[in-house]
Amino acid sequence: MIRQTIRGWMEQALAAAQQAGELPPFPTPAFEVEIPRSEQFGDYATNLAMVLAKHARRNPREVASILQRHLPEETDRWVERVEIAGAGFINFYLKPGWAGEVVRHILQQGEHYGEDTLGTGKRVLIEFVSANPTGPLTLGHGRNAAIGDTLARLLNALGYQVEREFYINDGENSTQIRNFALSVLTRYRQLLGEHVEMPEDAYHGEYVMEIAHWIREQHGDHAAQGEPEAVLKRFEHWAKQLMLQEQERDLRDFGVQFDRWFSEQSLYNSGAVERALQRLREQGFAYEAEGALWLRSTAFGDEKDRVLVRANGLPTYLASDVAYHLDKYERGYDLLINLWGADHHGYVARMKAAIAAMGYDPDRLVILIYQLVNLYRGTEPVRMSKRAGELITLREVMDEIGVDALRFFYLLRSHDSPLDIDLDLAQEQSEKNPVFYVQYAHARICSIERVASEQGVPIPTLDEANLNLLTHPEEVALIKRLAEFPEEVRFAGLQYAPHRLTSYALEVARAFHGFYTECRVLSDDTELTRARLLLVRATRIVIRNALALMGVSAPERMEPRDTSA
RNA sequence: GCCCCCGUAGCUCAAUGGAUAGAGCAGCGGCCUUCUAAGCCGCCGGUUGUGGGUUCGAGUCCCGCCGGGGGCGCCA
Repeated sequence: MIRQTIRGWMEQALAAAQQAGELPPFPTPAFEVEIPRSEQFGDYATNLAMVLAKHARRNPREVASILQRHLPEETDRWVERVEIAGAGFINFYLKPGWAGEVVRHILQQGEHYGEDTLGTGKRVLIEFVSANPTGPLTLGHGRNAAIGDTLARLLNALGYQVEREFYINDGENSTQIRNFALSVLTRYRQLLGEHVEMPEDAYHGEYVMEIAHWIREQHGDHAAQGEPEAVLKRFEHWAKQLMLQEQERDLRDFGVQFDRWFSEQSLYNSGAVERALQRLREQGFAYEAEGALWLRSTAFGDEKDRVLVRANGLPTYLASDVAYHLDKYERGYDLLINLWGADHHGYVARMKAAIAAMGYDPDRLVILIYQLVNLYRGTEPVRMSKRAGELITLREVMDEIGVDALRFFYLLRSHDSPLDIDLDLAQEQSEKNPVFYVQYAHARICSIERVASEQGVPIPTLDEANLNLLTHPEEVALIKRLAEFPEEVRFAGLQYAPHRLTSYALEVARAFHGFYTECRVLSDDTELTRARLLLVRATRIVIRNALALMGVSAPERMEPRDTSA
């Protein structure tokens, strides 16, 4: 909020300097307003003069002094002094009252503090998870869900109209689906005592057997009788439905709700796939060779052309995915976001090529690739047995460490960095566990407010407190952090970097714990107590809002561990 | 071989082309008659893999090399 104000002043100063003919006219370049690393450089600083120096072909410090002369008069209300330092930084030293203004602003904004309107009127579609209905959601899908959902919450906070969509890979003719159905059918027959071998590339997971059991309970012992292809279709339908329901339940329990579940098969049923292929043919980017239909993706930088329809007449996954994306583009979003696992990154070039081939702008689609997740207990890796087809499921980990801890851990690292989750650490109740560290800060604040209430000390209104009393270094440090929140939300959203939220929340918690140790809130000094109660309330709002963006709860109470035992 | 991601403190990772590269963990040393010690403070720790280049300024951008991971299917 202060950043924005200073940004505004700088833009005014530049315009004024240009008006006066002291700087050549050109549009305002991208520049930064930041909290300097060291306090000796003031409370805020901007690099505008250095950025301008390039365009104006002038010495940065000279440009800085021109800008300084043209700062608007309003500056005096907030700023103690302005200095030009280093290579051309303009440093602002704020008057003591600014800190109180920040607290006031946060309290007035409440749960809206951190929001922005920059995305107002723009529609975003974020497609994520999009798992095959051939098994339970895995640990990796959980990372996808956590990143995607948090990104959706972030963009929503920035004013975008966001839709969450899950693409169900339920194509009836897909090789995976058929393998899966055949695996279930085989297990079912084995249950009935038949000596049948599992097929090549079968799904070996324990859950396949469970589905077979379920089918036997629901549909009896004669479900596999009849014309073979019809039987397979029947099993496919049951198994798919079951898996889909389980995935939906897992996601709901994980705190993720989709606006739309989009079926791949529906694209075949409606003729959308055929239309998309037709469009590619018309544009001249689909051709027949070796009995198959190919996408000329090399025309758009892909390494090789890709098969759309196999020689056996069955379309590939790419064919329906092209139709799906055509549908998305026709729905007219301003921005499309896809979240894919690292194992799909090779697919990006052909997807974008297909979009370009159909005449749409591939840059409107942002594909985020996230890296693998590894699980540990302490330093011991938790191995998954690939041979047995058992992957670690989202459900298992969610049940073991809880939704809050898991979501927070998923967001701890940048999406393009591999992630290690330590199950022991995630459950540890200490400052080493980042999620507890943050939640504990919130609970501590609530505890202070409870004690205040018990002592008959009310939370004052803004008019009843003198916020200018908040001058202790720990108070100022905390308030600076709180003031950064809107900027953090904007950055995390626009850079598709939800992990920034965890870093930020940890910084606020650290600043609060530091304040807590040095500054007593409830004291004999009534005036100071009132001001600090408001500061603490503002901190609570920021922590709560930050956690809410991550889908993590902000508990009001975390009981102290019983140390007598 | 080609493509993508990564390489920063002993370990796990931050860092929007800006000032003296920051946290946590591990290690060492301190702090509870007071609102939750589930906390705080201090010390130790770096040639940002490497060689060039662009720039007033590079962990960040470009090129080469080395190392790790992933991908390279008429699977999804």
